[in-house]
Amino acid sequence: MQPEEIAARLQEFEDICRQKGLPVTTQRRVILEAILQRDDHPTADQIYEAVQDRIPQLSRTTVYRTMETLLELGVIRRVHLTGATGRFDGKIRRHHHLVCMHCNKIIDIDDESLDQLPLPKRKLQGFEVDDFSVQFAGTCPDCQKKRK
Amino acid sequence: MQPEEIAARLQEFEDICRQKGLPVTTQRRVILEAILQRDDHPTADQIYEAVQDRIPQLSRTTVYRTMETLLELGVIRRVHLTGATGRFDGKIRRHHHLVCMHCNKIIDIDDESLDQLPLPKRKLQGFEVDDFSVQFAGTCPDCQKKRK
DNA sequence: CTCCGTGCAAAAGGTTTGCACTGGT
DNA sequence: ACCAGTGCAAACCTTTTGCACGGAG
Repeated sequence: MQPEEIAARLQEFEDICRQKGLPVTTQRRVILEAILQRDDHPTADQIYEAVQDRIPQLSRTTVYRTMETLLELGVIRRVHLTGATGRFDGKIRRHHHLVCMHCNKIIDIDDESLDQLPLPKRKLQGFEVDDFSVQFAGTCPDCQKKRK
Repeated sequence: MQPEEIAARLQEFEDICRQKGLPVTTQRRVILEAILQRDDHPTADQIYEAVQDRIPQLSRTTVYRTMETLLELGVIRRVHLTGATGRFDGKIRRHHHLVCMHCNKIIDIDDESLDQLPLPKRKLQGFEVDDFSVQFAGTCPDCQKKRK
């Protein structure tokens, strides 16, 4: 990400915090900056390490907690919208998923028109692509009710 | 999944095992059957629990190991092709991912034509859909080399 | 009969929680 | 000054590993 874009995103973050009355702490700013500076989808632990040279006494706990905060603010995203644990699927033919961003429920979608999406190129950035799947992010009926 | 389809899949599994010289054990069959019977993308632990009433002495260890075996055989899939830990992303605008099935590396794809895919309906199975992302599964350049 | 798969127990990670203290508002 | 945020340590949960035994080929 470009330096200007990072600066803009940090600014946006501070604005949101002020607006919501959340303290803008050094830790939060440094952690967010560390995420914005990389594009390799780091884990909380990788962020912790990346931040060590700037604030050596910053704790893992804070990284984990800050991640949650940043997610709630919508400033970052979880890449794979599941919780922490690995999930398996007995369906091996192409299909797609509807994921609830609030409770992480996953529902299958079978939709032929989605399946037709052409594999763009045989090779994409050097990858050999075998298959694809579309993930829709949203709010499930149960969580819609709870929100009210 | 329909009972006939489950039976067919179990049969297919046994064929693959025989072909590869892998023992067809009761545990493997029961675990696979448990996965096929549900469509809620269970974790290894949920499978462990589901299987308790059929083989109470079956251990968690076996479930974890069997999952890996079934994945290698291509009989089941990992839903979100990452490893176990949660990953984060500083990019919040729509973009897509290329995931290596072997090392779980994740690379971003920015492709406007993919972004244009229309959100099928405002509501999909009662979900309020906010966004989507396409995941391509394949083999990254590094892992292609290693294979040879 | 041989070897791989399994079970148990223990280790290794990764993530969360409780409590006292610090720092932003 | 007040209260949310932080750090530390310990708890917790999930996953992996080492070793001896048992069952499938």
